[in-house]
Amino acid sequence: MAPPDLSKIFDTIEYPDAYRITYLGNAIVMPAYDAVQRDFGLVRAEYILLVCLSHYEELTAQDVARIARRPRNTISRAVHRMLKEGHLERAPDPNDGRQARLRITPSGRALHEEIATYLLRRQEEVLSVLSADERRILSGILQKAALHAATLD
Amino acid sequence: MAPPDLSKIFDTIEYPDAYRITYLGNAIVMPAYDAVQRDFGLVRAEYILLVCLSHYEELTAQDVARIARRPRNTISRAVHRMLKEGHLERAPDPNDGRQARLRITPSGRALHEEIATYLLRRQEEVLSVLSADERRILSGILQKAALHAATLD
DNA sequence: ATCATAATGTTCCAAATGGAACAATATGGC
DNA sequence: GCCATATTGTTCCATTTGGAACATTATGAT
Repeated sequence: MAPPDLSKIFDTIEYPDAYRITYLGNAIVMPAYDAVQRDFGLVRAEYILLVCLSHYEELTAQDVARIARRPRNTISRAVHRMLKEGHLERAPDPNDGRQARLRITPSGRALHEEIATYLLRRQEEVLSVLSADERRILSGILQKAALHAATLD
Repeated sequence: MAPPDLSKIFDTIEYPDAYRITYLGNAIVMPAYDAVQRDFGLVRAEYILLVCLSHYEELTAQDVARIARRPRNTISRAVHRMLKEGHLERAPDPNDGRQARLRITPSGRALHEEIATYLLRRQEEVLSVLSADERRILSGILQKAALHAATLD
């Protein structure tokens, strides 16, 4: 059988923008996450946890779940593994006995910085086809839409 | 503890475009897929199979795996379930005993059309914040980048 | 023609995943 | 203050997931 044109669907799909966005997103992050798992043994939720804590001084597990839109139990598991690895510190919240404040350690931050290069490299590989102008415009529109999405639900 | 600004990370992340793209993609498809699972009992791989077969006359399981960038075994399982549900037809390839040609049935196509409205509705919800011009420009840039991504690996 | 190599679809199995229920704590109405 | 309700983090459990190995068939080099 003749191999089909793999990209025809980009034009015929009923929701082209959503399809292209998720396709692009997967094309960027999946190979990068695979490499991270291979090279560092981190699963996705663990890496997400490090990313969040690298960009906020202090968070609760619930905060991370909300920022990353992941279920709380996967974050809970990731917290335990990253605590054991020494990439995290946890302190009970003095004002609220239910929650604990999480902070990243220098070791966790170093790990995140290394991992971030994987994502950045793959991002450039995929988006390198765009001109500088296109990149700038894309960034702005994405920012606007992502901020709007963050306000939904 | 004061609730953190959930969207600060959009600006501080090391790979802002990749982050925004995956964030947007998840914000669109995850609620839609959840609703599809709830309302139709289809898991993601099954729906992806229907989408692909709705847009190509005839595909092998391997074709679907490549178009959707999913592992072959999950597609294989989805084929069996969709065959049992009558949403698919399978015929052995006369020229190649290893592969089988898949086609969608009218029932499968009707199901896909219904599901597509979920994705389309959510796409509009998330992207409605953009102007018509922005939407047009975004579409074009996404198309260019997605086509490039499809040629990688 | 023969044999090493590759491709397809499937099964097996271990791991990741997420919904639901839970205990502990906090909040708000009265 | 008291009690119903909500929130946080965790555990339990069933399902989903994907890598690896496999049988079958095709391809290509000689």
